[in-house]
Amino acid sequence: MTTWTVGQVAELLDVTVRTLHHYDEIGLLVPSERSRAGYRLYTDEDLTRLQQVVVYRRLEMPLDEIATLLRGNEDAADHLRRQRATVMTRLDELRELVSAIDRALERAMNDQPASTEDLKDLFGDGFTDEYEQEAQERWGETDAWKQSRSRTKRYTKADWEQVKQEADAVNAAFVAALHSGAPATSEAAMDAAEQHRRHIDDRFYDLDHTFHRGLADMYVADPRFTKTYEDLAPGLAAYVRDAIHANADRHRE
Amino acid sequence: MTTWTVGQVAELLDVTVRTLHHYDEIGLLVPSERSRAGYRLYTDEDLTRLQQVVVYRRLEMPLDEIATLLRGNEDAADHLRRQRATVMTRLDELRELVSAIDRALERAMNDQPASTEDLKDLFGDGFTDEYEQEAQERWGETDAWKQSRSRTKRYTKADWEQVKQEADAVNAAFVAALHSGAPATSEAAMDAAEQHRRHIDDRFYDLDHTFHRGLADMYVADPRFTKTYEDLAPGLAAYVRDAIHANADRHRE
DNA sequence: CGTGACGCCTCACGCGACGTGAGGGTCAAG
DNA sequence: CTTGACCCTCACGTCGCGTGAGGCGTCACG
Repeated sequence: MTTWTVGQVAELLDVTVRTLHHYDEIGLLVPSERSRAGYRLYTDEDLTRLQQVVVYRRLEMPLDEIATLLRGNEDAADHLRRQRATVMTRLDELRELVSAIDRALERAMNDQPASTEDLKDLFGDGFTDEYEQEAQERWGETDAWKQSRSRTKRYTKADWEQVKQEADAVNAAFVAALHSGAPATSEAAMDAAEQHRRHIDDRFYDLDHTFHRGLADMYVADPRFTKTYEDLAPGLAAYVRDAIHANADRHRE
Repeated sequence: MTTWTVGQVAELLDVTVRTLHHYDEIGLLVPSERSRAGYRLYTDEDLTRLQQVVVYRRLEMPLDEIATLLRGNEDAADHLRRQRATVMTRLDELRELVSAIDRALERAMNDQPASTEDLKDLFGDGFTDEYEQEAQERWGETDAWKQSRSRTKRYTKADWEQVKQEADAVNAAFVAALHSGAPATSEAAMDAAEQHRRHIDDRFYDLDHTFHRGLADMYVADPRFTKTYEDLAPGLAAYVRDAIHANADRHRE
């Protein structure tokens, strides 16, 4: 099979048939062939072009702009590089948004009413606007949301402050150990690890050294967790993981 | 000054006047006051509500859904937490996109033409009509199985490591809940159950809470599955089943 | 007191990127 | 030769506003 019909292409690249019709109508992606019955037939080249369109669309680029870009004489790699850069920018914007939300949350926890200044500072300007796409079902059903809700619900504002302070202290201990040049197997690092374990054990759920190892590995494997540590200090995620393993080792026997 | 006009609000929160008119028209944000000349006057409370709307809009939520959410009895902090969780999910998706682009780039650099397979792997949600024998007896022709096949097919060894680690984390959560003495109906246990469901849902096949119940019952009924849980901790199989049912209950409403 | 300039008001049509039928031809399998 | 899945072309609907048009309100300046 060397060409594909609308339905096949649609499923392959996860777009609707109507979308393909639309792209044909506006000349953004006109299939190279038609069967005698008038069926649209897409070739390999058409698919490659469509793939570029799909990625650009995910990044919220208007169709006419995409058309202009694709009319240029850039090759596939050029487009991929551009797309990559765009995604990175968007990632930064989203991280900005997260920290704005965090600041707002902190304020809400302390029961301070939102002042006009705050609103402007937090959500007014600074963002180039428009981020998302898709993901309708995920709304309100995300695990992250549910867990965050059920866990934090039990805490009062004061508790939250306390927990946050403890967490900061633990992180500070890790950072201090790292910056002192001490290896992850040093006493200081292992002590920080033990502090970390007890913090979670006290505040959230029973956590023995074995499970602590699992958690440590996750800090490195899950980019979401990795990020929070890497933001504190480069190399911290791996350092924390190693320290936790070292600490678990010394607590064996 | 205790109230603001459209223009002031618009500049403060970086929206257009027309947008405020629109929100008024559809009843999403009706200003609490009007001057005798008919000018819209926004109060502090109006601004707080608008700020929530603005953030939800940045996350591409449709206006009617935002309205539903804001009609609920959640407070500002609840909304902020939900928004945070959503942004995090979105961040994950974008990171996925980056790595997909990277893989495509790597291939393009090596001058290998993009095959249909690649396109599907990288940017589509592919489908497969493969069938297996030994599992077919167990699962028959269920959609779940087909999805599992097509989803797991794309995993590399590294991916599998990751999946395995996730599974371990879920099991550890169950064990932790059990050993803490918390009942299967506790939040900790239910959260573990939800984690379990999400893990399967993400990695293998779509799994709603109803089907999750069926799976839970099988864990107890089928000695093969019972064994894997009982090996981790005595009584765990039944505990897991009860936790899953409790979790499904709370998600029914 | 008059006069702009500017901000506010209410219609009301336009637009981008499709969604969603209606009405009808095509094609492989049984 | 029927059946059902898939394809076609209109063509109107939707969502979240953008963009004037035409007119009133308010305030500083002359």
